[in-house]
Amino acid sequence: MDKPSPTARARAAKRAGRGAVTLSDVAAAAEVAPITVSRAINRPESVSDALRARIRAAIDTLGYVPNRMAGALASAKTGVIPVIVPSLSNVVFVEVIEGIQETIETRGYQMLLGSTDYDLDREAALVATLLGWAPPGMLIAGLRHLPRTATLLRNAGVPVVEFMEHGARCIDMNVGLSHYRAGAAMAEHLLTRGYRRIGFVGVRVRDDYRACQRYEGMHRRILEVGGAEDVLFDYSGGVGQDIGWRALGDVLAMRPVIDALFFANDEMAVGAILRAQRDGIAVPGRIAIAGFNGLPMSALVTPALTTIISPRKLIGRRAAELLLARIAGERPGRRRFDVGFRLEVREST
Amino acid sequence: MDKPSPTARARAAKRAGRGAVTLSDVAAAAEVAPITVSRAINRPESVSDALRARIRAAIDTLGYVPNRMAGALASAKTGVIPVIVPSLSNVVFVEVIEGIQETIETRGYQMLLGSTDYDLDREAALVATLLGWAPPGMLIAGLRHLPRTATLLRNAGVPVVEFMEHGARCIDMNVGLSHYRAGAAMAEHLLTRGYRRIGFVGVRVRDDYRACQRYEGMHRRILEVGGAEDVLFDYSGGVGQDIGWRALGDVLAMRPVIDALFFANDEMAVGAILRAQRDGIAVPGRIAIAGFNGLPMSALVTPALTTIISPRKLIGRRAAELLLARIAGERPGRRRFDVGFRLEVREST
DNA sequence: CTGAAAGCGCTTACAG
DNA sequence: CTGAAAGCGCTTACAG
Repeated sequence: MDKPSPTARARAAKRAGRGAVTLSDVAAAAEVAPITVSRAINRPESVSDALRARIRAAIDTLGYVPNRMAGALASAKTGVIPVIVPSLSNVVFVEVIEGIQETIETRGYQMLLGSTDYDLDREAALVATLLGWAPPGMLIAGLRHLPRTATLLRNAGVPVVEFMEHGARCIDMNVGLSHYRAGAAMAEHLLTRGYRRIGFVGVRVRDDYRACQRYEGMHRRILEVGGAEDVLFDYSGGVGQDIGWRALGDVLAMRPVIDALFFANDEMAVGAILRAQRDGIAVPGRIAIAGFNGLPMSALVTPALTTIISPRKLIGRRAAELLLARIAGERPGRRRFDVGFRLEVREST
Repeated sequence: MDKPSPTARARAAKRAGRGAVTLSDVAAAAEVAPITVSRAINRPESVSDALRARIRAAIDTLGYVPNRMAGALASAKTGVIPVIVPSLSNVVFVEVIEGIQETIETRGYQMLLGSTDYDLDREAALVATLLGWAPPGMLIAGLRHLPRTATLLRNAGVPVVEFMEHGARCIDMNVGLSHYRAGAAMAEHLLTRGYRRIGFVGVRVRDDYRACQRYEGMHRRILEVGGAEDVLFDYSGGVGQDIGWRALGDVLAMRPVIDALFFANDEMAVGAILRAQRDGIAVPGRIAIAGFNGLPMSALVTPALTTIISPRKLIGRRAAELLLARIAGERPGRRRFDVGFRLEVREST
């Protein structure tokens, strides 16, 4: 079956230059017209049993692999959906991506993944490039893009889902949660618990729009309530746990008055807890620690981490479903979905 | 610049059906032949300044995005390199992918990502599909594939790099480390430290070939040295820290004689350490714990985790470089690279 | 430096 | 159920 004849192998060996086995080769071998081979592959029921068998045999013997590029060009159907995220190092995006992958794959689509590294210029370039594959739709993280990116996307004339955060204005469709409200909810919780000097710790918060919104939500809530204040600690380098580890040390040494820290994500928060364990600092006695995302790890550290759980897989799945529906020509009633979040109060606050 | 005329917009709006702005549209607008537009885009220096400017203007006005499919079909050059990994949930693969991404991107290639979920049948299907994009080369994790997968890959006639583990036999090229030797190194260390009943904890070890090799390396070394024994704990569900957390409890309850645990990865090992903290179990006093991979987190837990550091980014970069060199027609002297590993002895053993 | 012709490997309509 | 013709949007030679 998988053993092409020497000749076929020689042919196949030249693939990607010219000389790969083509539809016509199969047609010649099976003594039918090329279009019949095409049908036998794409709509087998439209071909007689006899021919279908002969064609299948020829395909196997020659080791024929259809050229999707040619197919896509001729039919104007790509089967590849671009997904653009700011980063792959962040588990959160990976989980969303998995949700997307699961969903589109069962419908026969392939994912073309691009990462912008939180750089809006790179994002614009990526969008332009990926649009060049004439995709049936596009999935892109976030609601904030350069004007030229938005223009490209709008003019592409294909459905677009912006996922991750929920907001009032989107290019086409939107699935996510309100990071502003999530920040406010955490502020509410910390204030209720009696904390009054609250630090927000992030990395490159200026670039990380969603973290920025969480900070603003928190900030606003603290102002509203009064009698408390916040500080923003914006680190410029490093990742995850290391930042949290460093941040706890910095804060205790330089801003000892601070009594609670809300980290931009669970990884940092866990880093801070690990540091506290190592140095024998009481959490939440001396200082409270909270995170964001609800990673499994957050429940396992001691003290268990108070955090906000975001439904990441759900975001991915729903974004993909919405897009596929529109690709299929449906007109979903709603184009914006708030998937919500859940404040999970544990031991660290 | 980014503001196409109403007409152009209407045209563009139909993209992905028929009716997108094409090379010919641009050519007509600029009053040149299509081929000149093609040159102005691909080899700008081969076109006079005057024409180049006119063409640029037309491109901007119309909002032209070249159809890469057509380009690829005509030139037999794809610019998309498929990368196949068993999982995206595992940070380790993500880091390798980042190394690949960084490398191929600067050379103008795009990554087409596929995940097999450790299923060899899915892998075969994925390889077939991705080969349909007539890629210039292929990157695939692991050395173990179904015969039909290997045949497809061999017959594709394009360079292939199998990355992750290093082994004697590969389809074409190989970059990775010897997991067998890594397992042996950890066994050596544990034995030297005086541990005699050693457990190896993994998830679906049968499917995770590399974890399996680490176990075998450990097992062999233990047999060679004598006077010690090992047990394999193979969990079937769950992920990362949760498994580690559960495993520690299970082992202490059911196999109290065990004095050291070597986990298939750092996440599980950290989960076990977190459990030990929570339950007040002395590590390494009561039981030693070791991991694999060298994730940042492993250095931050208390006690700090003994682990084996694998150079993941390096694997990605080198695999990509090797592939690109071959795509460029070079004949690298070596086709197999052992990137090695480093045993990092810390507090937990 | 610029262009007319042919073709990449498929599929869409249109016939029979 | 099967096929001959035309075309998808580009690029590769080959001319001038």
